[in-house]
Amino acid sequence: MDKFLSNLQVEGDGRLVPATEDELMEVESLLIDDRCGMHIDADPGQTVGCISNEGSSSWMAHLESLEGLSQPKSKKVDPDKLNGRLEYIEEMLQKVKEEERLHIACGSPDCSSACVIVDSQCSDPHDKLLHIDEKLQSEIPLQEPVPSLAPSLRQSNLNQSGSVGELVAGGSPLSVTTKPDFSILKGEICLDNLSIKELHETFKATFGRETTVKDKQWLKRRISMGLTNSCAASTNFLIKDNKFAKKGNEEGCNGMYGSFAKDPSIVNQKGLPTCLVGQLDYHKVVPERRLENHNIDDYSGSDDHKNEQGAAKRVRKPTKRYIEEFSEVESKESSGRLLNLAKNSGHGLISPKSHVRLVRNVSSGGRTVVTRLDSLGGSGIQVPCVSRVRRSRPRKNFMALLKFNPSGMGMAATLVKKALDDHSFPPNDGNENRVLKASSTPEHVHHLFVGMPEKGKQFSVMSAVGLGNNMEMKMNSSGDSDDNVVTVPTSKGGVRRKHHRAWTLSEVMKLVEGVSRYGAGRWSEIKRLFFASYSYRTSVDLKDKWRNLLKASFTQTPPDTGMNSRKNTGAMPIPTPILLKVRELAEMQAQAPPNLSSTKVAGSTRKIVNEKQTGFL
DNA sequence: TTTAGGG
DNA sequence: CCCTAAA
Repeated sequence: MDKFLSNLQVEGDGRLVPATEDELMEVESLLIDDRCGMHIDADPGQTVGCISNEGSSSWMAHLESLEGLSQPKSKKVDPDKLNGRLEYIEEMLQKVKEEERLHIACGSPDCSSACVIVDSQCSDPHDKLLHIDEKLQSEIPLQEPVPSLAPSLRQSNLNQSGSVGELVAGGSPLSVTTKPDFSILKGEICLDNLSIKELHETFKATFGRETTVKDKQWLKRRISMGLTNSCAASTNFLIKDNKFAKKGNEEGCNGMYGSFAKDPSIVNQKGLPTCLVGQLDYHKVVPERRLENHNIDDYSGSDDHKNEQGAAKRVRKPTKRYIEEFSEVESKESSGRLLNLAKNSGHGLISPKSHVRLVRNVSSGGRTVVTRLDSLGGSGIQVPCVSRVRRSRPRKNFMALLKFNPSGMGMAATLVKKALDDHSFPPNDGNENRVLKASSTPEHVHHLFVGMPEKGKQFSVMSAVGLGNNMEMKMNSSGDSDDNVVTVPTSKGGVRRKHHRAWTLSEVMKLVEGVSRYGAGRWSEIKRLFFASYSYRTSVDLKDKWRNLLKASFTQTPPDTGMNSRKNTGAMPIPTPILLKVRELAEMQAQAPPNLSSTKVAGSTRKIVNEKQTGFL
């Protein structure tokens, strides 16, 4: 699914074109920033994206603005254009579906389940979309909840009216916490079909208090939000806009968000569609007190009826609320409960301590949730985003890689290697990483060690490194042959590689391992066996790198030359353990500079090594 | 072609 | 990384 976005980009004319990842980022921010638009869930496993609105005006307005037709007072939109969009959306869905199929076909763990929910409010002939979604869902296999850190886009949909559908990300079910009384919410409940009275009951069941609000829309929305907020994140309820359906465990969604907001009918005092408010200078609109009050009221959940009544009629600042909910759930989700809602400052009606920080990072369970202060239309709204660990394509098969190594030692090294990959190393382009929840993996490492006594010493270093880390292992795709080595013609007629590919720790460790096994000098062998998939690493490169490693290991490590602890060059700092290992190997193979220790042993060691290592150096 | 070593 | 001598 994530591939979908990462590979496609929407051209102005609606075509889908390949996009680079950087472009993807931009697109994502754009989408996120767009108040009328969608939030894109960049977190693979568990988060939730949400978009929604109950009507069409915002979306339409969005379209209009996109097409340069923005007319604040008008809610009309050219049906043709809308249809065009719809077609496009359908096309996207098809693509997504295909992607999904592909993922499934190749057994990629990447296809985490995702559900897409379409705004059901408008019973339109375009049920196709919905069907696609359902099909899509049903095609998603029940997979192990292997959370990937890959950016993952849950898709979004539009119904005919143009309202943006909701996004729901699937993930592993969470423990159920307290939730409201759902006794009256058996099975599937479509809020749309409920009368005001029923809605009131539902409201009561949801919030534990009564309301006198007569506005159906408002009630539905409130209930949606309430349910979403309090329990959906930990239950198996699927929320289709105003419709709650119980879902199977496997498909349990971590969290869902009811429509948060832009009621089409709601217009602010200036008569502008809500959406457009955001597109204009927001500051000019916000100061109006009632607007702000409303937001607070709406969020507090304990406002009085008068306010409630009025609230439905006033403008809402959607994103903020949504963001807060998002953050809240996000927090609960990962570490129980922490942090209060960071309310937007600017209206003194919230408790002072609640808006101390506008930007915060919540790190929990190895996952980092970052919220950034985003200038959505200048409103200073907090937008959740997820730190990206991986920006490239997903990896392929993990086991394949492991099998690749001739010995257990190799495996261990490989594992550790991957663990280290995450740290302070540039993402290797050709070496896509897929993160694997590794809490369980260390055992494997140990395991591997059992069978290889002699080499144990060498690799204990590496294992230590690996175990020390939070063990987020990554795997190398078995074939990264896809890297087109970009070369640039040099003035002298030759060609030279354009980009120096930074050595990944992963690669370094491969190299080290290779040298340890075959001895320094047999670069082509090492190349063939350890870097088969790295088309851009030549044997000469390996040699050069090794040379550098040697230098590094012997200069910096033992005596700690003047500027010891890493001159924080953006360059990758080679972890000491690896350096130690390099040095060890070097000494063993008599590559050590004569001046430094080991000179005495050099001769004999070398001989031994040579004999042991197929006898040639 | 592959290694080794200098640039 | 590149270039090249030497094997």
